[in-house]
Parts: sequence; C-alpha cells; structure tokens
Amino acid sequence: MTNTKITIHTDGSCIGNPGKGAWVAVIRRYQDGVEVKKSTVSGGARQTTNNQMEMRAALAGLQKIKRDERATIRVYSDSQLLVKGMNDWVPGWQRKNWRKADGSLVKNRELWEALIAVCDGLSVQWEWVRGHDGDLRNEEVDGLAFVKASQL
Amino acid sequence: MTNTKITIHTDGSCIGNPGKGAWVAVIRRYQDGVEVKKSTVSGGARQTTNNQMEMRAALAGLQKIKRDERATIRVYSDSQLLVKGMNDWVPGWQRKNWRKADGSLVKNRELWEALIAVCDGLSVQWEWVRGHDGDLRNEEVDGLAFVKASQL
RNA sequence: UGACACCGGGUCGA
DNA sequence: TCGACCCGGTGTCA
Repeated sequence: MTNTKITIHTDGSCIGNPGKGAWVAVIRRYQDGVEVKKSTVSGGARQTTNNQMEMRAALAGLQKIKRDERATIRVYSDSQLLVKGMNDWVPGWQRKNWRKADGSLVKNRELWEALIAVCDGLSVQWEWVRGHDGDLRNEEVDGLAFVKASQL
Repeated sequence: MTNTKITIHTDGSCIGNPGKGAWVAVIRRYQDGVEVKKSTVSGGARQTTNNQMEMRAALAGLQKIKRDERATIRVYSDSQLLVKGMNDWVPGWQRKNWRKADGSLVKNRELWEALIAVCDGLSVQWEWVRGHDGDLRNEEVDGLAFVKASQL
C-alpha cells in the first residue's frame, strides 16, 4: 500500500497589469514521501491581468491531473484572491448569481467556473503561501513566470 | 542691474540603511554668470535612513538662504523621492491628509512639511540629476556625504 | 476600511 | 548577486 501525494505550485506574472503576462505551474508527485515525478506547464498572453494569470496557472496545473486520480492534490499559490476564492467565496457567489456585496459582477467568472469544474471528482486543497518569503517552490515558479512574461 | 542665481547641490548617504547617515549641501551664488560665493553645510545622525538624509540635505541648504532672497534657487538632488515629492506629489498628499493611494500614511511627513515651509516666500525649483552619471557637482556632494557618514 | 498579488521608477548600501 | 528605504500605478476580493 503506497501513499501518494500531489503538489502543484503556481504563479502568474504580468508586466504592465494589464499587459503581457505569463503563468507557470509545477506539478510534483510523491510516493511515500519521495518525489517520483516533476513536470512543468506554462503559458502566456499578450494582454491580460495578474489575477487572470494566477488563475490560469492553477487551472492548467489541475488540467494535467488524470480525471481518476485518487491522491490528494495540494495547490499552492500566493494569490489570496485565488485561494480564498476557491476556499471561501465561491459558494456565496454561486448562491448570489455571481454578484458581489455591492451588486456588481464577480470578474473572470469563466475562469472561476473552469476551476470549479476541473476540481470535480478530485480531492483538491488550496493553500496560500506568502510571496517572496523564502518558500523555494514559490520562488521557483515566480522566477519562471517573470522570465516567461519578459520574453513574450 | 545684476543677475543673481543660486544653486544648491544636495546628497545624503546612509551606511546600513537604516544606519548611520550624513547629508551635505553645497550652496553657490552666481552673479552675472560668475560664481561669487560657495558654502557648504553638513550634518549626520546615528540612526536614520537614506531618504531622511536626502531630505535633510535640501532642508538645511534652503535654511541657509535669507528669507528675503529674491533670486531663483535651484535645488539639485539625485533623489526622485525628494524631487518628484516636491514637484508633483505634495499637493495630492495634502489634499488626502498625507495618505498614499493604498491608504497608508506618507513617511517622514515632518520633513516634507518643513521643506514646504522653508520654501515659502522663496523661488525654489527642484531638479533631478541621475546619480553617478558624471555630474561633477553631484559627485562632489556624494563623496562628501559618504566620507562624513563613514566618520560618524 | 482592509488584505493579497502584479508591475514601474529612484536612491542608499552590503 | 543581495537587501532596505521611498514613491507611483492596476488587478481583485471581503
């Protein structure tokens, strides 16, 4: 009986905001505590926002997971918007037809709905990590995303 | 009829930041294009910041000007904080009760207010010069300030 | 009002 | 290469 865990470290970068942006997700698979696989996905857009890139990073990372994956998947992001959105706010938004307290519409609804959909059937936990605070996995994706955005 | 101009070259230095720091201002008076007087003021503090020293340099330089001086006074600094602060940002800060766009308070408010006060009644123009870029007057005060800070 | 993130500019240093 | 002191902005939410 092996114990499998999956981690996805994500980050987005956006030069200009709005401007040219990139996202990166690094997926790691651990078996009984040892890393047995690591893969990276990335992408970008000419005209986007920092928050869209943060969300796309997580979306793309989760899309790489097989649909019948049973292991727990931990997604790490420094975006409180993303983590609190998925952990705390989504139910309220769905209940109120994607309207915020002030009556205006939640932004990037398509991305939120795609994230909800891609989690279906998986065991996903969302974890916030403070940016630029010494977390090496976060620094890695942060650096990769910035370089990628610069090169667009 | 003589044409009088005054220039003040200022710089601050801070070893450690925060740490021990010094400031220097060199005041020159020109009559019909020829330098007729040059004076230097300086000072320091045991525990301060680079920006406080940049501001104190300008403050001390302007305090040496007689209150009824009619000539135009040009203050040269390599600190964009100081020059843009005085040229562009002060009106907005006063309007918003010394709060920045993000809601937090502007730092070193006492020094900003002292600078505003010392300019009252004088004709002061603030000029930014890029640091370490060959401007001899700037290099002079830069060197003096560093030596002075070292000796504190 | 608060929080997080994404950028830009300048200076001071180690 | 690294960090600290300072400012400007936008993207987003409670």
